[in-house]
Amino acid sequence: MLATLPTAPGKRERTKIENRHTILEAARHVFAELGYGATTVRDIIRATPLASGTFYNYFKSKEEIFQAIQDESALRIRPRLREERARAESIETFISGTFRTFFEYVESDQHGFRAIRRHSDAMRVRMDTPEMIAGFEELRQDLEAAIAKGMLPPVDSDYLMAAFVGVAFEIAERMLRRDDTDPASAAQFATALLLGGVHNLPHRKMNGANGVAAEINGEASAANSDASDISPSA
Amino acid sequence: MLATLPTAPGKRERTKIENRHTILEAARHVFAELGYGATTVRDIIRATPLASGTFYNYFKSKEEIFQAIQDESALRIRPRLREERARAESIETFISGTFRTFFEYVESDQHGFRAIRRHSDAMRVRMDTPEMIAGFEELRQDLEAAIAKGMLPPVDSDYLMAAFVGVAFEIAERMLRRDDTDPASAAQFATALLLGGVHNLPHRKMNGANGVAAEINGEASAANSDASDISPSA
DNA sequence: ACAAAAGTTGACCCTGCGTCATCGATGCGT
DNA sequence: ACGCATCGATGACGCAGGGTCAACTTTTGT
Repeated sequence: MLATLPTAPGKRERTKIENRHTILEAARHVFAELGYGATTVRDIIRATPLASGTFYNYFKSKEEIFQAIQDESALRIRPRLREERARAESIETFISGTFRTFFEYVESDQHGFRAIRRHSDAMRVRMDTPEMIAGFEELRQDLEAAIAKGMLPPVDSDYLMAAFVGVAFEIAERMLRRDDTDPASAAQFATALLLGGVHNLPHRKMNGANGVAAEINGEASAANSDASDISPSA
Repeated sequence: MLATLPTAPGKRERTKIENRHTILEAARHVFAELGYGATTVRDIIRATPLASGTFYNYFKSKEEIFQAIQDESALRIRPRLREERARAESIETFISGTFRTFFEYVESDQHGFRAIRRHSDAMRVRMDTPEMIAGFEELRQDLEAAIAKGMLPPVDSDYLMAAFVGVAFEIAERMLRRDDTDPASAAQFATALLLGGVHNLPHRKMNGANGVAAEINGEASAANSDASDISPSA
């Protein structure tokens, strides 16, 4: 049929996209409502005009659809973080850009972020999806690049990445609990902390500067035992 | 009967303690084996010579027994952390004592700690049990006390506590993944980071020094915008 | 020795999970 | 325009786990 536009993908494909979207949207609502732990696949299906079997044509399990949602978030924020860090010309802008971007995103995505931590007020679920893990790894690589550029002393980038992640997620949580969520001051706090700390870190034993393809399990580096005695600006 | 020793609590009470212990032990094993997400209450019961109904005489749900296990851990480590910090005469010993104690505990309790993060290699469950939350709060109070003593500048103790927690848990995770788990170097790293960072933090607007009974939702404090420009020992 | 109290047992019902035979709709060739 | 082949939606079904409870066993107190 010549009448169909070049971008007419056929009914089959269109409903497939639509169904997937419907299910994801329903899942987002249900997770936000009940929290991860309490929602059942059936709850999601019920929030949908579709049959139970259809759900399983799109996702294998509750875990998988949750992962898909998380992945979407990760994919939305990762390029922004990368760009921010690529632009950075000092370690300060590197750090502050990372945190500012992250906390602003968290604020804008409160719903998704809160859904994660609503079990019974005490349980927190964090899924390190492939996309999130890739984001962590990107951070590690960017840290290595900063080291190579001399912006950052040669420290344990794996632990430093872990510290970034831990501080970011934990402070984000507190930030959302406060009456007036303020990403700017959260970012300022986290930035000051890491920026100050980063110059105080023990240096690792020297080896190749290029860490891009390095294994994750690096050297723990116990060098410079005097490093922890430095009390800058005390 | 006079024959029973003064410490003989009666059969009933003894089997109750024993059953509770049996169930907890079974749960520990099963959680370690399957991870939190995959284990069912039935799995735990099966790992026990008891009947299903009995389980529910002791715990309401999988969540509750998990919480009980976590609480035990928290109760074991909290006094050590408190004591370590009470002894501290400088902010450095405050921080290093906290991290050393924590990472050493994590190493000794690897089983329990790993159980938490074994879903499908991607999911992590953290339950902030009452005892853990109390532990966090103790840290916050100890930070406030350090501020009051002048050991620490007047910073946002809520965010700082969050940073401690995030760094501790996240680095602990990485630490356990490494071939040679080394709590000392993990502690050294975390200590150096926070010690350096703490002096760089924005100061909060002045108010009462005694924060022990203060509400958690404090002021975010955006003071000292120049603070983040300090690059100590750069 | 006996009865009341406490606690254990496992069968039972219910709900959710994931599958699969069936069926309706779409795409395609003629 | 028609019919056939393919694709995917459907929901009933078997199965497993959750939590309960009436019946039963063991302990305790008298």
